[in-house]
Amino acid sequence: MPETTTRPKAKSNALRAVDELRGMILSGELASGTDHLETELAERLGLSRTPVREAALMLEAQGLLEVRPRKGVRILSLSVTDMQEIYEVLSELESLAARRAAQAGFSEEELTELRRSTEDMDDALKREDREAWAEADNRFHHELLRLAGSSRITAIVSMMDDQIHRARSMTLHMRPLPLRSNEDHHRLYDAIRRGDGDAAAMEHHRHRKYAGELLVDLLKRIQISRV
Amino acid sequence: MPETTTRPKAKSNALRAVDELRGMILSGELASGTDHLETELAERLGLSRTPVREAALMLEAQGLLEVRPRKGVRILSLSVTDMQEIYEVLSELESLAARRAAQAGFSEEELTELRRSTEDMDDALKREDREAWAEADNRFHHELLRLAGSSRITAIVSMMDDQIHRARSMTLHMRPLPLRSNEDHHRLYDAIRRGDGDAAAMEHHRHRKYAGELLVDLLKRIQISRV
DNA sequence: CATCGCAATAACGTATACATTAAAAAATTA
DNA sequence: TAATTTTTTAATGTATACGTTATTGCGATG
Repeated sequence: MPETTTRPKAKSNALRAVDELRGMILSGELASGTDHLETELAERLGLSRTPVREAALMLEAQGLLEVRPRKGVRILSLSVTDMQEIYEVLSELESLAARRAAQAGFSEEELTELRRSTEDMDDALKREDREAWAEADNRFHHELLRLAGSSRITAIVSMMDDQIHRARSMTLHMRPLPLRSNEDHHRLYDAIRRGDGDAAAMEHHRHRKYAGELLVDLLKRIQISRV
Repeated sequence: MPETTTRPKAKSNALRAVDELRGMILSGELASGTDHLETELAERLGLSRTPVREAALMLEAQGLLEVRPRKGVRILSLSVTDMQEIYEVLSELESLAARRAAQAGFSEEELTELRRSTEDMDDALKREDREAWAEADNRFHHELLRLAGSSRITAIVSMMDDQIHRARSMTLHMRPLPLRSNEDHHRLYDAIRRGDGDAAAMEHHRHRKYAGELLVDLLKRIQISRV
């Protein structure tokens, strides 16, 4: 059952507007910090204000934009401090997810997708194909969440992933090749396979902490205070 | 500057509807599991469907209800598993908050409110006044979040607090007197005062873990599978 | 008697109209 | 000229109207 990233009922225009606007924000087509009147967005999407307004409310709840009474919706930009906050939360919740996945005691077979994505990351690394690496990395983290089986963790992490999406893709080509990251994933996979929750949580926590510090340093260095 | 629990701009009817509906859900006036047509709620609040619809969307994002296309909004009920998930996340994020508060190195004076609320809890405990105890306990946890200074943590924790509000108030009089809880708060306060982040995080984690297990046990025992 | 199909109902999703009101522009005055 | 008041503008928040469509009940048919 294929599914975008949201809900099965891809029906109403309001939900379509959510997807479209979300895509425009993540791609940078709607730049962070910019303001957009409801009327403008409605025209752009070929809809009336009503569904656009509803979409804006949902995206506001997801932290991608802010509805400001006479100024239109403002696409939110994140300061370095915001990034740090987000990475802190991500570290905690994803390592909780790792612990849960480990404690669930999955068989090797059930961990196939997790293993495959680590292998794909290795391959991509050899070819120095950063896009492919990022894609496999995403798959790994998504699969980890799925295995953890906590809808709360999944929801919160997805939200925050969206928020830092732009910062990550902006810096993808500036970062050193993620050698260490791949090692991390291997160790994490091992911990989960042998059912060691503490180790899994610790590995992942370190992993995210390091990645977060790297990203924050990079953002500071390249003088992009807000993305 | 008094403020309810949400935003300063207590202006629009849609936001007022959010507050009203939220109150009705938390108080049980809108029972969990029940369905309510948009028209019904609009009439009840003396508004048109538009602001009520918007309010419903916001509350859906907060996880208090679910908008179901022809069945009206359904007030969500939480299973025991849901509770466990929520307490897990709460444990992680609040102990992160405790760590941050400790590491921020606040002076005794800045910790006044935190200390006062622990004292109030002690007083209430002596009088066996559970309502007063719960109120002071709330103050303590709110203050902890404020001191942590992370808008993300605050937002997520508040959301989840709302979700389990009913379960907590239902069981308030069934739980043993929270002797241990008060000790926990004292130890947590001490850890924060001396700036020991690790200890603060650990204390709080244990505190929430224990409270969560107690609540879940109680809910199981009294056969209330969904609240 | 059961099942299927169809019509009636009503709830929703969306468009649109309108009153309100903040913000911007213009005009007046010191 | 600068400051202040008035006027104008326009974006919002809300109500309402309407078309669409899921659902329900009834009747027809086997």
